[in-house]
Amino acid sequence: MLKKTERLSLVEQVVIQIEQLIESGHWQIGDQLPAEMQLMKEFDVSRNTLREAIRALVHAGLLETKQGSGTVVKSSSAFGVALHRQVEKSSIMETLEVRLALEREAAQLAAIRRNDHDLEAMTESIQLCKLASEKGNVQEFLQADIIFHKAIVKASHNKMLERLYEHITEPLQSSIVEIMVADAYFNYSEEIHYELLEAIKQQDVQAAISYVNTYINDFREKIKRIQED
Amino acid sequence: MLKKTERLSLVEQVVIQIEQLIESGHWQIGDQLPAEMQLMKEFDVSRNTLREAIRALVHAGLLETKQGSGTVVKSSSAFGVALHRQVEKSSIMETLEVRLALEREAAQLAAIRRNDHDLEAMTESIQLCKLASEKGNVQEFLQADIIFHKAIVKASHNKMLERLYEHITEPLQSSIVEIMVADAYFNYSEEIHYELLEAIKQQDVQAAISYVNTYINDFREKIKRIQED
DNA sequence: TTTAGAAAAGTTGTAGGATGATTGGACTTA
DNA sequence: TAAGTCCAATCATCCTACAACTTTTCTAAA
Repeated sequence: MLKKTERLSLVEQVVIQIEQLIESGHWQIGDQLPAEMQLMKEFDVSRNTLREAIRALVHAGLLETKQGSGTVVKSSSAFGVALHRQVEKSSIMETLEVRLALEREAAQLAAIRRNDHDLEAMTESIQLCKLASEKGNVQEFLQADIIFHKAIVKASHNKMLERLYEHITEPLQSSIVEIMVADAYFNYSEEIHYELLEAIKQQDVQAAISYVNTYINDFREKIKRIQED
Repeated sequence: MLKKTERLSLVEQVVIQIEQLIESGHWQIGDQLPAEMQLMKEFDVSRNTLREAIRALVHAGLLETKQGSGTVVKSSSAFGVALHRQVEKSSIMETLEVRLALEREAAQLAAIRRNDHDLEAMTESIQLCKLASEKGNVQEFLQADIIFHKAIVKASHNKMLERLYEHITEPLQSSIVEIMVADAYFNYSEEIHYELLEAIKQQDVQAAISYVNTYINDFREKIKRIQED
């Protein structure tokens, strides 16, 4: 069977090049792209071709154009943007349930696969939680809390799980911070973090799952109570 | 605070209209779109504007253009395409782990929230599995099996979970069918399906989770064994 | 000097035309 | 009937022109 030739269109070639320039960090988030006229010369294509490429990336959420001003990098992950939009169309409770599913799986896998480096990262992030808690800074605590949970997910050594968790948590967090700060409700029991860490360290799968359930259920109750007020 | 004006560009307006025409089913998958010249008149925009809109949707994976032939609808969900691409970049094992996470959560929620209609749908799909199994048709069995699991996910009454499961399972299935059929390995123990259904019927959360674990672990072992050959 | 406003320069948005490349079907011919 | 040719339809790319908007620069008045 012959492989199909399938020549890429000029537009698609330019799209790929721009995507790579963003992904590689050559153009970072917030950076302004060169003007159309210059990009035309650099890619050696006509204005139409260039504009079609840019428009595709604008719709994908990687770029943003403003008439008269220019084009800036808005995101580095099309998948992240797609997931972000999906989360925004869903309720907080729905998203929390999905997050619980991922977190439970992550804890289980982490208990099996974690290495020393993973344990170290988790320990460090718990310190950050404790610090923020002592200062009474809600926003900072939630941020440190996310870092702890991301460390667990990373310890699962499943890249897909990691990406899903990352991009589902990100938009969810902003809603949560909003609610939490507005309510000024805040109490932190650090035991749960230590116990979860210990379970993963001891490779006790059942205990790890159990602590995640406890943690998320507490969290859910908290959110529900606040939302009902 | 005044609300921001933010006029949508013509291109974005056309994009939205086309997206809605696809989502509403007015243009179905496989359908051919009218030619550029006609769409220009219908949307009352210039050729450039129309082409930029179409190009954005081509890159999103909703449309596909072929020079000399025309433009056809390729998918109805940009989110599905994005997830599809992500799954393709991951290994089967990674994807199976994510699927397990979603399935476990779904079974748990289904055990709590299932209604009579959900139970009926699940029962019907088990019949299909049994039928295909008796015929010894691997492909048909796997298809019916997917329907059963989708019924569980639907019974969780969490739309986001449903969408995620749908679009992760779809590309995964084709790989699985390929492996299974090539290997000609096939044995079906129908007990597990009935037991899982019964647990959900009786709203026994723990039992439901347990059966899902059993099911997926069996499945994983099977895949692993085949891949190692 | 400061500052408000006008002018200019730069950038993206939209329009329309022209030509090339590819495809699929109609037509022709053996 | 079947193979090959031709033609019309369609998308791909390029070009020029002008409109709309933003930022910077310049100007003139307080």
